Amino acid sequence: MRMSNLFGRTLRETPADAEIPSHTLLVRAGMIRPLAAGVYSYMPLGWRTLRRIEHIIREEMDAIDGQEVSMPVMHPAEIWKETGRWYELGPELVRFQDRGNRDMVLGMTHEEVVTYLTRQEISSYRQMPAMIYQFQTKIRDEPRSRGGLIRVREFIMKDAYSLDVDFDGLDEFYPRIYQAYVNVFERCGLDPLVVEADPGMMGGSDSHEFMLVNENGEDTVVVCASCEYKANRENAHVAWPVDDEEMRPTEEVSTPGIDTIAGLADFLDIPERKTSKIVFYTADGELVFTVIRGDLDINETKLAGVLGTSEFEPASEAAIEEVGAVPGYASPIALEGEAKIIVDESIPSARNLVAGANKAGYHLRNVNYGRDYEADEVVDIATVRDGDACPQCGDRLKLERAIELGHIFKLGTRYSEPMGATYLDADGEERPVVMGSYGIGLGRLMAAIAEKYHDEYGLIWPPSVAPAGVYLISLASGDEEIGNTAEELYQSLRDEGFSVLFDDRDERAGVKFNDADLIGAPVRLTVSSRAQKRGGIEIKARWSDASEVIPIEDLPSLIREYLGSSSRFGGQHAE
RNA sequence: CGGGGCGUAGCGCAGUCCGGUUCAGCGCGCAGCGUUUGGGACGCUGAGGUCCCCGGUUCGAAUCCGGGCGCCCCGACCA
Repeated sequence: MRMSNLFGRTLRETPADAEIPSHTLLVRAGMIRPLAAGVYSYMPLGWRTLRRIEHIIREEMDAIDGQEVSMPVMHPAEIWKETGRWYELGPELVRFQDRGNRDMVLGMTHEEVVTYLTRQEISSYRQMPAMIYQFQTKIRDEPRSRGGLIRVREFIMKDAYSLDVDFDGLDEFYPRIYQAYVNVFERCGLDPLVVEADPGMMGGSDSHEFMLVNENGEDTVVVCASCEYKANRENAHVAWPVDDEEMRPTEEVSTPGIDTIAGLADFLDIPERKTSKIVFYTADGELVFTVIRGDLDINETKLAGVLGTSEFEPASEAAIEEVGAVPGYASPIALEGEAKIIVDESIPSARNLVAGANKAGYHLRNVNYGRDYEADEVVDIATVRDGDACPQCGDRLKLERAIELGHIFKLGTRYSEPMGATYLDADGEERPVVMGSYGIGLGRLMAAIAEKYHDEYGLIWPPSVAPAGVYLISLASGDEEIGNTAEELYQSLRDEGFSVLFDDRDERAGVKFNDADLIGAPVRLTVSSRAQKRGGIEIKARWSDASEVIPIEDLPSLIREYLGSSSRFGGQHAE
């Protein structure tokens, strides 16, 4: 590809709306262009890298007997109604009606389509196990896109689906896809942590996320400072300290006008963790009381798991008062109406907390769970904080931002049962297909690589995914012989099988060197009279400051050596 | 959905507070000519604008007021 002819250009200045390195550099290098919030075009160079990432993934999927397919982006709503997600999902699922007023959706994932196909194609245990996968555009109207390609509303995902006769089959396949994911990321130069994750809207049992620790990540992982414990913040646990105080008698205390935890702790001169608070929700028309230590926050993702629905909202004051509770002074003790009481695990092990008295202007001292009130459920619904105690070893937990590169799920029969995707086993018995679902976001993966491999001048692509292996600069400046040498070299390098970006533009040297650095191809070659006088062509690796001049016939082998330096693009904290 | 910021030429910005002869400006980029040629050259000439949109106030609006839209950031949320 010739730079003189490249569609799109490099930018000298950083775009005003980009802040993180992957975003600014991918835009400046002319690899991507924004179209709308969280919607991007891939320019020729960006698309090349994306295609190379795709190729790596394809190889790894094929290596575990994946069969590539392509499923539609536009789906009839019926199949989404069959699984119930048409009703469960909010506006992130894009819906519309076609000209015949039929409900349609734009696929945010393809479980429904896969299950539909399975229902049609799979009828016997002899047809399984099987795994299909595709590279397909997903549409998700996210509440907030962010960080360039890190979180977008339209993106290409590799999604794979496994079909097994039973859970044993799924358990057997799962480690294989897990290893394939490790291979993919390693080949891209990344070393994500693998954490247990919340299956969320996907349903199912086991689920793992591949998380690349990075300050610009869209997600948060919890990592123990000393042991192996690590988890997504959405389902990380904490070991709460066990309080050994004696239970003291409950006493009412006047707290006029004090209706916040901070105010209460201040007024009574106690730490916030010696208080408890109530957060009210309405879920499916039912009032839910959640009780948690005053210094902690409810994690609504965990709560959604407990409630079995993500459709809940803070309760209205009227609903709260209906059960005899007083907002600001609410207490789980002595409620009059119907309300489900869910207590966080931080509560039972704490002693003598201050809680509301269900009476305006009053609180109760020395409230103890078990003695003074009981819950319908005691569960973990707290948001983990930096410094909380590790549930495995008790040491400190650290919160780290991370980029979710991939997510794998054991779906089980979450989709096959409601959609009736069944087969006959060897005994003639009808059984639901056992499924798994496995995703990698390609653009996000590209952004993650850019986040990890760049410097102040530009991108530094690992050879495995670089938009070109070689950036060939011609510094002819009117010297016809130099120009011809460069042209010939361009041709011969391509004949050798290298992908070459040939900077044949009529630009000054500085412009070309800077663009070479920006775009970040692994090898830079310079044809110039200066190099020629020293006997050849200058060669330099993008990641090094050193360059050397070597005879033209020695180039191929040295380029191959540079392009083979994949060990340079591994990780320091490998799994 | 809460909080904050921004919207003026392809890109980056000034002008907005205090309305009017610095009000259509600057830098980069772009086109032509000449000089230059190993780390983002220089000179001359030139093209390029619904000042985000709609409405209002005013003799007069990029500038003030009202409404809307779009984009970015933090949080909530999120396979």
